[in-house]
Amino acid sequence: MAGSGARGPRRRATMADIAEQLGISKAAVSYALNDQPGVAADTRDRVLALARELGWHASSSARALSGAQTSVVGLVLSRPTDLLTVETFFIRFLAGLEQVLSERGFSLLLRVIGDHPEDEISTYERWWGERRIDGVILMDERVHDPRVSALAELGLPGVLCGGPMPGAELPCVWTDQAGDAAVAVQHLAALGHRRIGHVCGPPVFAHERARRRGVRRAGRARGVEVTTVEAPYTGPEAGKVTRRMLASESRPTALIFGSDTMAIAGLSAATELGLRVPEDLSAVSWDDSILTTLIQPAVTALSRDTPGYGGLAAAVLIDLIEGRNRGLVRAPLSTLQVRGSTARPS
Amino acid sequence: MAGSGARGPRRRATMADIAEQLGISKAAVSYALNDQPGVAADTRDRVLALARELGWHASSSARALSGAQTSVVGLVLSRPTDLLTVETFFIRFLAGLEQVLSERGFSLLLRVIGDHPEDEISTYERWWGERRIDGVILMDERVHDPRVSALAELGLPGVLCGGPMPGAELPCVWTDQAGDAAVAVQHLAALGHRRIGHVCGPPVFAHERARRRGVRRAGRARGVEVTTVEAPYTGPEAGKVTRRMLASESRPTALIFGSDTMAIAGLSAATELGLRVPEDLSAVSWDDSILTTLIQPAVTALSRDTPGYGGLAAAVLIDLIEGRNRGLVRAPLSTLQVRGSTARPS
DNA sequence: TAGGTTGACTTAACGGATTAAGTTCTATTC
DNA sequence: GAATAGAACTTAATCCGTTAAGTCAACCTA
Repeated sequence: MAGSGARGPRRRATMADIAEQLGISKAAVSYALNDQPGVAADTRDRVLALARELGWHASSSARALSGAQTSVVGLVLSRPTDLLTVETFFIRFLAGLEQVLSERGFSLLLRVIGDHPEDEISTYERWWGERRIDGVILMDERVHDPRVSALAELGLPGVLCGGPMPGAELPCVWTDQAGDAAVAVQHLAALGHRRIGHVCGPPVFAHERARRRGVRRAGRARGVEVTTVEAPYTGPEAGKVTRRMLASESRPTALIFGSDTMAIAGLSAATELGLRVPEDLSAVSWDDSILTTLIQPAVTALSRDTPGYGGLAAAVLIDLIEGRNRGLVRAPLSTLQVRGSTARPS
Repeated sequence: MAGSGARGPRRRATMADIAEQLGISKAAVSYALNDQPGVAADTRDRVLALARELGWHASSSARALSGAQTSVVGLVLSRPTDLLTVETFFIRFLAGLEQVLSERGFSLLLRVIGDHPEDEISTYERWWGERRIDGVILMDERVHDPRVSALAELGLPGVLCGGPMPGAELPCVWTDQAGDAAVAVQHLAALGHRRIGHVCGPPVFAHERARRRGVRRAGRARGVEVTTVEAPYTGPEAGKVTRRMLASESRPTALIFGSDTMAIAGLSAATELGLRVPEDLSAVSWDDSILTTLIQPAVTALSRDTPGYGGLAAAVLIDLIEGRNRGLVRAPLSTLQVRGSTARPS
């Protein structure tokens, strides 16, 4: 499996080597290797055989230099590193993304920038300027997101995970946050909850705003009182906010958490306050992962095929790179995984 | 911040553009941009100013083609995707790795291959053949790891996270598993535990074997009886194995888990069996993350500055690429974070 | 049999940066 | 005033694959 033959490890073969060894021209070798007309069948076979024997691969630099695309897609993760730590969302997204990329012959260039979101745009500028990438995926849409116009100015193809962007030329993979909100609120309302708390992530993120609006609207539609609090995605902060919310006079009987990590931290805080889950407090997590099933009780969660979401983003980007702008694409729907953390209020 | 000026978004500037606009040769521009002698100071300044104005970046392809390195490092993650999901280790490792890479002007090319570990070597072959990368980082050392000889055969620089590799030419970032084992066992022994269970990850991984040996040896040295069981890294499997171990006649009073995820699943299983933690069962996790502090009680864990580990691997690799083989490098030591999950047996 | 077509190639230019090897011109030195 | 050194450039080759344009022989047709 691990490379055959005892060829020297030093110099990597080039097309010129193949051409010389077979006594033909570089061009003929190129035609043969790219399955283009202009070479006889047996010549083609001899070229292919020798190329295989020499372990030849086309230099991506030379290819890119003569006009071809690089077949590389860029991704910048720009949350503080201690959040990446917990947000298993990213790695699931990444896994799905990568699968589609590799299926379609693309590679992923990754940058993790901790606490300097302004580096994101300059990273794009550099990568694009250096002809390292063919396109990028924008995660974590912000409210007035400067990245959209930056891409337009650079002429750099990209997909936005978020949107919709009315009148923008870049395709969006859009998630129906309001629909998800309705499902979660409906579940709790049907169990008999009348006061729901929403522990929401930072409102700089467009999806958090959409979720907040969605939860409020869904609550209004079902006669449920909704209280929203915002917290950074970190566990300790989510715990603190939850504690405060549960200490209030008219405390909610159910909480919706913005992520699996927040849910776990929040439930931990609730337990410390002596509340039993689900008897005294129901909880829903807005993101599912194996985490939610690891703790006791397992957490009811909106589950969204995150790898599929990443894969879809990759597919939309590759289509764009290849000239097909798919516009607004809807991400796979979430489904509610009902588990032990939700029950009727006592 | 987001790109200034109203320059056209289409064509990206080249050195030839700069040369033409200033009426000098490409070579002079190159010398100016690379801070090499051969140009007057004011010419250099004008070149630099124009380059900045045009948003010029050196084409990485052209650079690489004329012999320079690509300044890209490759990493293949080859665990089943559902494991990546939980293993927050990877993303912390990645974050640290990336920080050092970007500080030193390198980028990361990432591939996630789910369940086909044999693709890893062929990915290296392709990346190296295509001149996309300067080196790779090998994670998850296996027992007779075919990747080591594959790299040697290709002449592809790489660091091994693991080792030591006696007589091998590739540098290793080595973790003292036996030392860590001794710390964990010592902690439990000092609390009075005499029967310890070790829920170990799959023994195809070299580090799991080293840990198993380390725990056994440390137990023997302190008169502690050690039982080892192996499980895949998945939560459900770890739970199952834990349950079986705790059901036995002479059940251990303390468990050491191979990862944070396994620890959480295991503790969940113990709670289901009616065991209280830490009164009836103490638990130590061999990997720390925010996860271990999110649950109740928080889990005592061997904590190892995973981002620092990733960063070290990156530094050793870049040094190798630049011609300095650092040989066997010791990874930062783990420290035991004592939390609520360990106490003296009742 | 001249003229045209096709197949199987070869030649040469190109892309963008690097760099060895010139070429000018100015300044210094004896 | 001639020789020499050095600064400030330019020229041209190189890296490797792609591709438009050209060559040459064989085969086909009216």
